[in-house]
Amino acid sequence: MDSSFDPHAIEQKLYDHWASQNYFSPAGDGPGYCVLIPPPNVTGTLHMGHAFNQTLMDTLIRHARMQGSRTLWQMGTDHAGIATQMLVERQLNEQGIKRLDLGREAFNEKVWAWKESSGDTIAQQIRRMGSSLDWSRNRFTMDAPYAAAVREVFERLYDQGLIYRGKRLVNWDPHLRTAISDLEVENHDEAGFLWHFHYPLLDGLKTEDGKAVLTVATTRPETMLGDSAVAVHPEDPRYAHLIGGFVNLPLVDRKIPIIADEYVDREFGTGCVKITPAHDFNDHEVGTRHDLPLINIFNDDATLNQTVPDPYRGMTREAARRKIVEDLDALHLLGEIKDHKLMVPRGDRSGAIIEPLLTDQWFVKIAPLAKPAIAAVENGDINFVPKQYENVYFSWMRDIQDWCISRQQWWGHQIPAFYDPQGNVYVAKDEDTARVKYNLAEDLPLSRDEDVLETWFSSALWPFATLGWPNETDDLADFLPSATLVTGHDIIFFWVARMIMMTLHFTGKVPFHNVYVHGLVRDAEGQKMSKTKGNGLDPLDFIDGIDLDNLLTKRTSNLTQPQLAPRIAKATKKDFPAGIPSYGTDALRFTFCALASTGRDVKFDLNRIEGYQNFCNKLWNATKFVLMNTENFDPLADIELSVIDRWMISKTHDLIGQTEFALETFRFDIFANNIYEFAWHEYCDWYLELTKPLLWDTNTTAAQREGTKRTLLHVLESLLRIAHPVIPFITETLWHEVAPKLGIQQDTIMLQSYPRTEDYHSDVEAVAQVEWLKAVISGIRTIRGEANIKPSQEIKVIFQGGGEQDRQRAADTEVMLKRLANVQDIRWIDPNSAAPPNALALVKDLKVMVPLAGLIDVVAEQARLDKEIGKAAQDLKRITAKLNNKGFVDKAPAAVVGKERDKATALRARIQTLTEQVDQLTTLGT
RNA sequence: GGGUGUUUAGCUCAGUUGGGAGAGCGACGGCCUUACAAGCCGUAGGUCACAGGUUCGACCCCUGUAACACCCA
Repeated sequence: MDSSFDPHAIEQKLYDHWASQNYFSPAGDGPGYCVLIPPPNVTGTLHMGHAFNQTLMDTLIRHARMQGSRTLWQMGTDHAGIATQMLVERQLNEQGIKRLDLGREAFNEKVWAWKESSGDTIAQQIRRMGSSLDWSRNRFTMDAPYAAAVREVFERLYDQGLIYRGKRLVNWDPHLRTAISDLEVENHDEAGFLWHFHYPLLDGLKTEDGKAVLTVATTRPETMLGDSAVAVHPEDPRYAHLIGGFVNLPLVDRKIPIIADEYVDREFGTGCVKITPAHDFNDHEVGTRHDLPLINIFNDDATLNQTVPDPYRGMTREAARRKIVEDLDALHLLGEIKDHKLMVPRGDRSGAIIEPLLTDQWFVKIAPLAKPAIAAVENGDINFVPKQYENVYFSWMRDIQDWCISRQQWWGHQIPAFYDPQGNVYVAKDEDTARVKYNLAEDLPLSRDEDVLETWFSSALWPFATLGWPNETDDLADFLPSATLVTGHDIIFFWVARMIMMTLHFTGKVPFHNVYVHGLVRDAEGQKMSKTKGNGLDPLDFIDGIDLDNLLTKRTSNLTQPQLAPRIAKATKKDFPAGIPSYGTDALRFTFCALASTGRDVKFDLNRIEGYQNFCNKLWNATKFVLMNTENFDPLADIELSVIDRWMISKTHDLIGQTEFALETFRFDIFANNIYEFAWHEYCDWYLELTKPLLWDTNTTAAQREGTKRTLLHVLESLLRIAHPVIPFITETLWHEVAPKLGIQQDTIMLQSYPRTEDYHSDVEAVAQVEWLKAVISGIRTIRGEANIKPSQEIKVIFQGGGEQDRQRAADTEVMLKRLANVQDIRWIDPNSAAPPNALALVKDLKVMVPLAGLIDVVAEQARLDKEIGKAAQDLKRITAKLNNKGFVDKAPAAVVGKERDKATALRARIQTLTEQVDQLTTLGT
């Protein structure tokens, strides 16, 4: 074996081997266990969130596989309609090719070509994470069978009356020129203005204070061209007399009514609101209530259309806003202008300001689908972890709006709807089927709907469309429902909720039983990682390492806001002055697990990953030690297990119980920490050290030595299997060194059984004995450390007091005690005889004494003891106060009171012994 | 405006029905002890955000306040 652990030497080779042997595909006849991958976008590249998510899923699936389940974790990617179309369109633009010139068919061919050449970047990166995905069943949401399932779903929903087409006010992205859903709109506060406009009153009306104009306040002046009313609150005394009257809309010269509606906030602005029903969702509702005309003033790119007066036609929203304000000013109809913070809706892809626009779109009637989806969570068929996400889910689902699913795009699933020249619509999987289904004449010209379905519509079908639906396949029977969905909270609405609705509706089954929601990965300062901020990190850079220059290049190129480059460079130099060292995949995975406590975001900390890289190295070196010391091990030899072997096996028993519980409850942090604690602080720090005297001391029997060798190998081999789900590469590598020694000859650890508690004997007595030994050794070590006695300096130890059990334990473990504390000689003295001047450690009522013998400074030792006495006295004081409290003694459970009494007794004894010791040292000093 | 979460050692975080405050890293002191200096041994360090309340007893339960983060409108 190499002298230290080098991840690069092993990782990729092992992965390729696993994949080539089809180890990732479902096998065996165990119960089905499935984890659904959130299919990454074909345009995507691996980021820290993916790496986190992948690590947790792979840990679950490897664990289940080793437990004997027939596991499926199916690879797949999402066609990501808008994102992909934008990307390819931009690339074509760079070559001087315009999408519209190409035409739909040719453009889509270009997208497919792009997908074939570079659409699997993220898939290649995912392999580096060690994810045991079944690549042989790779699915793409635009593949023919998947597309057929999408069309099938669309047709069935339409036939069931759950999909309809209609002219509605939708969120319109004027940059992309498509509708988008509510969820794709991001609302943020932005600085703006509140303009006051004076609309002249008609028919001689006057305001309360005698003015001939009514003043409205608006944040969007340009929409005034589409106003169809002015609204006031019905109970606002200032305007009561004007209700039912009219104003003249300036610039347009349109007579519009003054209406009363509860929607108006009397406190806001002037308490008078202009109503633009075709360009504002709230105004639209008001318009509906009052039967106001809808005046659409925008083209699909948000320039002004032919409806508006000539001077404004063709202007952008921004230009029109400036001109309208100027023109009103010129007419003396402009009031004050105030600074104002307002919510501005922007498209999450384009960043363009969203315009509510009246268009023909397809919708899913969502209430009937939401009802069973809510029930499935209410009745526990689906559990969210952490639980509070159920409330997030409920609150959204109970207030859900119909879902706009059509997109004015080319890349995606074209809607299977056909129109005849009269505009009648026929929905079917394809044109031929439509003709048959609707009994249409063969020569009736039909044209297909131009729009595509939004991407989430197709990904909502992922749980069953990937398993062969609508056919009733074995896979559907085996793998639906899946066990656990692992996901970030950002796609609960987009994806999780919609999968639940669709899967229930079409299969009658839930898509998954558990939804484990993990946090976001943030940078060391707790900032969200983003391309714009330039604080994003590539997981591969942790695996392979990257120097500062390359990291700077990576972070500052292709910025959406190039002016930020210097600031990003500065921050990068500060955070990673020497770039990022290479840590390897296992260390990265272990870090993600260790940081994954429930419902918390993960602040990614270089110190943590470094620590876990060291952990991997520790495992490596421990294995080296075991191999060196078991060279002649014969698996068939007679063996006798000594107390440390029985203790170690008992601890393994405990570890398995802990890890099983941790994974059952999705406590990946506990899972990782238990493994770390066991491997480093029990197996390495104590067990390996304790075996040295047994293996190297000539006084032990051959059977004892063989017993310890067997235990060294057996526990290490078990540990490797226990840890394999989280650190697959190093465990596989070491396992091939260790397992053959035990007579196990298999090709891979990943298909071995996961250790079970019942195969490891729990031995309370051995545990107690080793804990005693550890306490004695630690006591001596503390004295050595405090007194600065060099480790190489051998010392003598005297035991006094204690009971028969202490004598027995000391005798049984003497050789180990001597070696680990570097003790030359152990002597017992009678409880009544005087001990030579010494430094004292107490293990219960056993006195462990190190003779001063010129090694230890009396004053320093007294100071140390005084501190010990102080600590004990403080504890005793607190406990005594408790016991003197009548309320406590009367009301607390007897067991608790008894425990406190015992503690007080022990503390008093301890203080007395230590005090005597101090007195003795004082005598010595004088 | 409504909701959720967070606040524990210098830093990053655990703390499982209320009964002795923990880990890793960092700090300090000592060690090249034949697996590992990416290591070993030892030590120090906390008014559990703040204010009330319930209780014999509160990091934990209740109320309120503050700061930070996120979601929704």
